[in-house]
Amino acid sequence: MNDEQQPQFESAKSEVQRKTLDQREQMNELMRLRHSCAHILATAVLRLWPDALLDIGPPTEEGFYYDFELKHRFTPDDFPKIEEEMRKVTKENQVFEKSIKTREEALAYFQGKGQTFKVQRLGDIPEGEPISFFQNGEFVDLCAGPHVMRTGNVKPGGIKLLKVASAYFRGNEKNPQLQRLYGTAFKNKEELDTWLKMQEEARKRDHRKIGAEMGLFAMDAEYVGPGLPLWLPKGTVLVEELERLAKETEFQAGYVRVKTPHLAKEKMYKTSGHLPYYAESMFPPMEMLEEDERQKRDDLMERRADLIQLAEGMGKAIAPNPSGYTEEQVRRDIQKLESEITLLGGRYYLKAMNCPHHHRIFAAEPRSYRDLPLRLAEYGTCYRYEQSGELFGLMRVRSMNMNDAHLYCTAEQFAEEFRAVNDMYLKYFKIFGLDRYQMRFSTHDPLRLGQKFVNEPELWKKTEDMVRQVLIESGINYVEVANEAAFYGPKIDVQVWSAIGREFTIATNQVDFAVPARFGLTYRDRDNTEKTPLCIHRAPLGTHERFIGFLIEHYAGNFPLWLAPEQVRVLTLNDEAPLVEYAKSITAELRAQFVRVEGDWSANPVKAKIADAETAKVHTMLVVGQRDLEAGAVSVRLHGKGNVGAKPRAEVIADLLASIRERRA
RNA sequence: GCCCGCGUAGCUCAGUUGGCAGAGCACGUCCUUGGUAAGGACGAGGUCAUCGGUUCAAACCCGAUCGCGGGCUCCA
Repeated sequence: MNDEQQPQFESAKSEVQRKTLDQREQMNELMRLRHSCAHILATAVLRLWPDALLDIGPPTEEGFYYDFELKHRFTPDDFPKIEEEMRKVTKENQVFEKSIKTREEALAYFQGKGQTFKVQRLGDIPEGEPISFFQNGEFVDLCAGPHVMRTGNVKPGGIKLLKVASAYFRGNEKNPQLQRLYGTAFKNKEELDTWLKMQEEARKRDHRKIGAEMGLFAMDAEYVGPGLPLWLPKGTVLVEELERLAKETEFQAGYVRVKTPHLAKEKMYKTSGHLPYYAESMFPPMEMLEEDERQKRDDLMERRADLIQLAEGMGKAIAPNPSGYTEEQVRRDIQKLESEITLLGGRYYLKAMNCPHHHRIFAAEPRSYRDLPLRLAEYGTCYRYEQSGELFGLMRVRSMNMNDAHLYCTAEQFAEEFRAVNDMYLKYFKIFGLDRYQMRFSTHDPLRLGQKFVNEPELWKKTEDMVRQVLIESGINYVEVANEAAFYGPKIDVQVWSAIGREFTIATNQVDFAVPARFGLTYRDRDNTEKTPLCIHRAPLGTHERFIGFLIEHYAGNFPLWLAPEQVRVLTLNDEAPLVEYAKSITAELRAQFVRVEGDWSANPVKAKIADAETAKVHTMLVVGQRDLEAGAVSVRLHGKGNVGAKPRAEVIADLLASIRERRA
């Protein structure tokens, strides 16, 4: 999964697409409000710091921002001052007035003000599109709108500045960094307060915080390394329960499991095409050769490179080669050199994806159409050298366990297989109570075949049509995005929303009709010819790291019984022998049924023991005292829900086992 | 990788102008025998991220490095 290559000819990183005029028309009320707030922010900043240079200020999902270049470094201490100035602007109730200028007028205006970023932005506006300006009070901005009518439409209590950060001009790391002021705005103070509360809740649910509190995972940057999480015993329970779920689900869907090493030789990633384009994201290779052998290999590599160049020249040359060295001979010599290099071996890479290993498993035995579809599944551990600034708790790490599988199938089988994969996603969503999700269907751009996308126009069309049809027939909520496919085929990114409404990209599902061919994978078809299979890469649970990070927030650490690290704790009222014996027998019975149960029969007050268990987010507490002992009962208390009363011991145990077995929410 | 901010006990954080290293929680020992969210006493726990500099004296000032956080870029 996600072994997407960096596109070969994509040098400039694209920034957020300019909105079309149609899209602007459709901007809703809240977006207009926020966009207007960006202008109000710029108005206020210019009043306080007249020498600020402006870039742009769009609305966002969460609010709005404006980018500035300014000697003064904004800090949160500036916020009250800026907010007050913004409130003044709203009270002045300035009209947002639109005007059209010619390109020359606009250019002269910004050059006159020394607003160099604006001058560059002017160049982004396509010829023929009107160059519109909006003015409120003394502030004039290049802007396509739309806005609210007057600054007074923005309620002063509904605005809040949130943070200051830095951002590259046009999102390109080669450009200067600007100071970005983030803010948000709502119709009124009540809506703002609701949103702020939600943010507060999200902070409380931060998986790094809960992960540390519950003892799920630890980061040890000093000894292990940044981005390399250690799973503690309680977190490992989550890992293994998810693995069990995936293994059962995949077994039922006809997958077979494989296991592959964590590294492979350089040749593997040359063949797959990941080197050199993906090399930056991989850990540097392990060099196995001694000094003299290394020299020998480098010489061979150099000779090979020369020959490749020669061969390319011969391919194009019109005149015959005077030396009599034919292209065929050159190619044979290149192959000879390559096998010598391979023989020397030398470099190993930690795997950044599992597909090449799975491809070699496909290649390990002769395959017939009768063997297809072949569904190879593995919880594969991959390593990616993510840039240090990208690391983020469990959400972005350098070592990861993927719920990976590769499905090899014929073109005829493709739609059915793809549908089954989608059904599996839906099944998982149900188990985890994810009622809000969306699939992003990324397709190719015919204009960039042979560049960003492999040059197989018919296969693109065919697979995209099949994928689209499956999505429509399954009634799945999806959006289609052009020009974002992987280089080897269309893909689907799965976005889910947590219980508190935060969006996560959790998984991808990709079609691959290119890489199997690079590995020379074939099967013998009914008509006795060799054919290349299609491959579906899929990982419905993504990586353990990210998925568990998501679940921690989704459940706020209050996992359903089947997932809970500590499912049950038996608490005694005192430490007298008969009571402790009773509690121990309950614990032993549950443990025999593989329930994760602990006992607390210390002499501490029961209130304190309950507080301990609640803090540890134990799912079910069984409190036993003399009364329960005599009745053969237990008093059940559920985490966060309180005492639910005494019930017969056998009934309680049966309920627990059923809830776990059925993976109840 | 880049910009900005931050590194004090396992955790959350105090620490005045540079002048003896602190609290709560957690942990250990002892006491407490109690019915649904916190009983008490005592104890242990530190190279103030690391390295270097300034100073009679550095947690505090300066520099570098490492790490973490907020963003950008990238992405499962």
